[in-house]
Amino acid sequence: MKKELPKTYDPAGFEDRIYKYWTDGKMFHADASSKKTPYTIVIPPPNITGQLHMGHALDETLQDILIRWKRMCGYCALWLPGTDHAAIATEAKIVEAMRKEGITKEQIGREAFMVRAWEWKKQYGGRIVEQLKKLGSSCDWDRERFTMDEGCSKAVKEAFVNYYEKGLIYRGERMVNWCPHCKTTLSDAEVTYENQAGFFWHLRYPLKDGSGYVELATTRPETLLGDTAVAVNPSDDRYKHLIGKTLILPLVGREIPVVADDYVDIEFGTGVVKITPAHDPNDFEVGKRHDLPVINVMTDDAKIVDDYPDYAGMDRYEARKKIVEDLDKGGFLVKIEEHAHDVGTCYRCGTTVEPKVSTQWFVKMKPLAEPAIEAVKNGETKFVPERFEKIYFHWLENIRDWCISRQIWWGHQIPAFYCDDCGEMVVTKDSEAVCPKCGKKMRQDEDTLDTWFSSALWPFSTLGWPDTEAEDYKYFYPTNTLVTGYDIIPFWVMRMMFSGIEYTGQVPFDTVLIHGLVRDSMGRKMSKSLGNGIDPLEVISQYGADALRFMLATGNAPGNDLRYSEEKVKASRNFANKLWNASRFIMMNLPDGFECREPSGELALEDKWIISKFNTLAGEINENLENFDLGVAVAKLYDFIWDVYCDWYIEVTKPRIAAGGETAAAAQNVLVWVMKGSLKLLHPFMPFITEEIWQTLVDDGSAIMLSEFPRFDEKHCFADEEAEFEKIIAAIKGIRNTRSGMNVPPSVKAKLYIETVEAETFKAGKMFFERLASASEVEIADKFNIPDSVTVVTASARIFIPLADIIDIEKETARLSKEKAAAEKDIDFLSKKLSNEGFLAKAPEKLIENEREKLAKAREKLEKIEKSMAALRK
RNA sequence: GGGAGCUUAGCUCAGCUGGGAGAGCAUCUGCCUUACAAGCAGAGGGUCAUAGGUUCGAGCCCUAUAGUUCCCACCA
Repeated sequence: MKKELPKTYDPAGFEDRIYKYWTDGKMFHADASSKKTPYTIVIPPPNITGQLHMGHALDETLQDILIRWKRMCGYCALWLPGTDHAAIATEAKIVEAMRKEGITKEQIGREAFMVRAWEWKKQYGGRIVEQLKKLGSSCDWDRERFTMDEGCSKAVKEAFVNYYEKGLIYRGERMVNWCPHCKTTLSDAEVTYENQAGFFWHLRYPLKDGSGYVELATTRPETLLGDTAVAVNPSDDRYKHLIGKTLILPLVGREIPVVADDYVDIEFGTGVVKITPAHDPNDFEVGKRHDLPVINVMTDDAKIVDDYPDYAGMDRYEARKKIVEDLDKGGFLVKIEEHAHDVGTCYRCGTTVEPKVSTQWFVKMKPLAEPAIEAVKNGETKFVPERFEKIYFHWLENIRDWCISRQIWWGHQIPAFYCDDCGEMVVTKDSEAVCPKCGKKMRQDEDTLDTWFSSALWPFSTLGWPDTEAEDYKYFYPTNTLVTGYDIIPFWVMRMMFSGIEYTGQVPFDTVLIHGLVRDSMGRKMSKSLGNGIDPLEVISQYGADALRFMLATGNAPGNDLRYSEEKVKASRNFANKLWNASRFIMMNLPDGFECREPSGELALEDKWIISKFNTLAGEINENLENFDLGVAVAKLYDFIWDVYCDWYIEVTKPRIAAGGETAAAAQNVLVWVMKGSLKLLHPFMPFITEEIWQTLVDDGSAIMLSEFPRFDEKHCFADEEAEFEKIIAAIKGIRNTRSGMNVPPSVKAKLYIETVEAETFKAGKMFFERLASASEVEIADKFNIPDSVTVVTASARIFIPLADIIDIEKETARLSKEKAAAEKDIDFLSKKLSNEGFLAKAPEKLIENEREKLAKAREKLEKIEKSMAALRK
């Protein structure tokens, strides 16, 4: 029975089946006891709450391409999957779900909340994992991890305690970013600044001695309640006399001093700044310098505190309105100007961040940043493309201490314990602690850690660290390639770098491959609020995962954003379809019991041509992948499979297959051999279709995903034959071109007289002219004289086509003139180049030789054209 | 205020260490040539943003300019 593929390419019909075939066969599993060289990628763990979006699809596709390629190259390839607990994002979702039930987390308490959260994780956490599988991701699912699983939690404690003991983690009262909606602190990286239209309220604060007013401007009048000074620049002559005087704070009546501080910009605004140490990072610093009181006027959800009865309980914006009104009534408002300025917002919920003074845990960054900078400077880790190193350096060079405590419950609880009696604090890996001073049971810090604290350890915590003797850790660490978007560099890449260096003494990966964002067809960022997001799963169900993957890998250079468009997916699907049908064609002609052998012995010219082309391709694909030029590799595969293999080689084998016998068998062997190689080269990009075809075509129980990736092989180089066959292609193209120009349909056959000195070459290609150039008969000689014919001129031949009935002398003359002009232009260009002394002196020898050959060919061609024109005139 | 990217065919984008400008889609012209109309064979279409510079030679390297996008930054 002949093996057959279904007539139409229907990815939905086999992708799931193929994926099951791989996982049933444990083919993604990496064996740590292997003698092979390891190649490791850890997945950027998607949020447990998340749904697969195009950004993931791109990220996973790139990783899967690399992992599959390396696996086929003989490495022990581990792609370690997992998910992130996404502290704030997840907690927000759970709280929201509870709100719909009418309960708050405070009502049920911490323990009950955590039970709910884990249940929630169990219910939704698997969703994104299943979605990753739809893409074809060849992750080692036996090693799937979660940032809050036992091993990762152990690593977190170990890291925290270690940092603490080294003095790299400390607890202190600082100005932090506070999200009033999420009710937690945020790190600097988690604050996004956006330009908002706002106002400049010009106010005047009266002097206590009644001698007048000081005018100042503010964008946040509501913080006036917490003002504890007004500052001017010490060298500002306008205000020198005010320094040291006392003002009466409007509405509040508090007496506040005028202080001098260089922070004040003389040029900006009125040159006078109100100082609110509790609600502005700069004011906090000024406050410290002048020993000013810090008066907090807002609650955790940004409402005015009870100390100000007129505004107590009001939201900050409500209070702003009321305060401005009251200021106006009291005659303190001078004017209102429009003023756009940057406002910090929470990157999770978009709420305007409130600067707030609070006691938190911090990681001291300077000592950690230095070796991390050094490791990239000296090339231990490199970024692809290189320019992203600048972002990395910029962050690390300007970094401030990292606030790691969060006022939420879902996460790693900080391993610090307090004694309520004596105030003693202990930091320990133990889950309980007893006060070393008074022997009482201690209370654990309520806060949890920034979600990125655990992700920072991901490349080694997932491999067994802190157990440095763990088999996986010893074998797979450090990992090789980290693939992520440029937006994640400050959050994650940077933190993995300094954590890795600090704890393992090694950089966690040697290469960071950066990709861009997937945008919509109009170039906008895909977002929920715009509703322009495309669901990858829908695309997969309509066009197949292979088409989506191929589209994401095509026409994109590392680090660049990429626009999604359905047309591109369709083009990719069409390519898959092309491959499908080409495979069908090969198989339908295969004799029973066919076995593909390595091509050797007597090979036809065209066989050597395709083998040689394929060989070159294999070399280039490896090179491109080595350099992370996935987009270039994928384009070459597309061109080779479609334009070279399908459009030429398959067509050229048809007459041989029709002829049957030995020539057919030889052709079929090469057809299959090159197809098998092409499928392998394509497999990392389009895993499903290549495996499906392989299973049908090869059918020996092997999996293409475990086959050996083709590489360049000297014995498959046939440069001369390649060049010779290209001459036949050029002739066929010339004939087609000419016929098409005269609107001769393929059904009109004509005899061909090929005038050439390379008779052997053209004889070898004789039957192709019949098949591919509508020839009824072909004659080859070194000289012909065929009147009333059209002539096609190539560098190696002059072909007469007697098309007496349809020849239009005028048209043909025009066509030849055009060709003549083109040839003359070539000659002109080349001879100028070759008479340029500078060129001859400095250009590489090989290039000059090349140009000389080109010139000679162009001259031959011109001569032939002129002959043809002369013949036509008769 | 710093920094980075981008500007190439009508559209979306490639173009590796500098050697006569490419693809897909769209357009136009022929074709059901028994793997594929999700296809085949052709065609048209570009002063590679602008101005200088380096070089025998520049889409690619350097400088400036313009437009555009993004990142960072405490100007109240």
